Amino acid sequence: MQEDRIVAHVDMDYFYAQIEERDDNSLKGKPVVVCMTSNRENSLGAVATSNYVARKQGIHSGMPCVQAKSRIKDLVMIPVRKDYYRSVSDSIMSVLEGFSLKMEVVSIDEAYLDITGRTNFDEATEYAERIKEAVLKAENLTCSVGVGDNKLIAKMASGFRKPDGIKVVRSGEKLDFLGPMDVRRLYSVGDKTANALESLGIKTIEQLRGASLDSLKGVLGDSKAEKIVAYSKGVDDSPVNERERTQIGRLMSLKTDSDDPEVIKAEIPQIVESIAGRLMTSSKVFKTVTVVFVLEDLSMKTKSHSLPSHAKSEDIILEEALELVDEFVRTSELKVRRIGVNVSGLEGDKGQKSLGDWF
DNA sequence: CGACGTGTAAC
DNA sequence: CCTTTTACACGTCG
Repeated sequence: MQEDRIVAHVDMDYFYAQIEERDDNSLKGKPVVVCMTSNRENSLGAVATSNYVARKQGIHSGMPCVQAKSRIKDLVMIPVRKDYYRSVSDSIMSVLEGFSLKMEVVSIDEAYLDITGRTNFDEATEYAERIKEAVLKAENLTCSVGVGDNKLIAKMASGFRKPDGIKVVRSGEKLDFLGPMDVRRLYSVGDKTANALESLGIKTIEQLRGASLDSLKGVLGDSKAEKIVAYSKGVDDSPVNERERTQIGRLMSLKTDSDDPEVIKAEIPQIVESIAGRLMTSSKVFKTVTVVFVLEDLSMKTKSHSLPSHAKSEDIILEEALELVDEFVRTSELKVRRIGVNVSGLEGDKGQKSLGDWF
């Protein structure tokens, strides 16, 4: 069994809620949820993260805050402070950089570290311990660390002993580690895929491993089928890579559902402003502008337009977005619930003038 | 092939 | 009927 790579996955424990707990001792031991608040009239928004006290009482991410509150009488609800969490995250990521030259930041609270050459499987637990100590020392927050010979195993391992845990899975242990798990826990298996698998009588990862590839392809498509079968065997050759953003977007709820183009367009300038700001700080140029509509039935529609060449100006995003809203509203039957804008086809701004910059 | 639109998944 | 943001695969059209 080849243990030619060693990859660690570091996952912060209940990140937002843990930060709030850390900053306010009176929260310890109480059920806490951090809420994303929409600007809607009749909504308290949804749960972004909950601490483990709340989770034990059935609270989970995405749950409407009203529902969470009705379930737990003394629930502490805290509004998200995304910018603050981002700064904490930046600090943690710079700590992690000290443990690997090849790091992939997956999200605000998660990163892969290629630690090949930095440690070996016999000492991996101690190495993970050192990572956890460094994070604790720097930010007084706990995380969970998984180690394996690829990203998939590292990811599955970090989730195994959460919170505040370490799990090292050696190459020879991969199959036994994954086998008994519910397929739903396999990375890249969500609701739809799990239901499709269930229709084939597949419940565990071991069963997925033994299933006929052809029948899987029939239900999931070639690419997805091949991918999850490889995963079920613990196979994942994808490298740990720094990621570059390829799109930047923002979506927001309207105060009330509307089919009035002027009401919808009124939200666009501030959305575009925030995108342009992020585009600027990351010094990127874009090729395509997309407007996203979530309709009253919660279905999602998009309208996009690609420019003849890359651009970076806020005015172009605004102009394109407004035009796309008009186009959409002309043909839509349903009211709009949420509106968003997205720029994609991002590339580093090398500073050369592109035609669009002057308009 | 590039552009456009949808679906799925993870956070 | 519940939020936000990003990635990626895939189908279709010209």
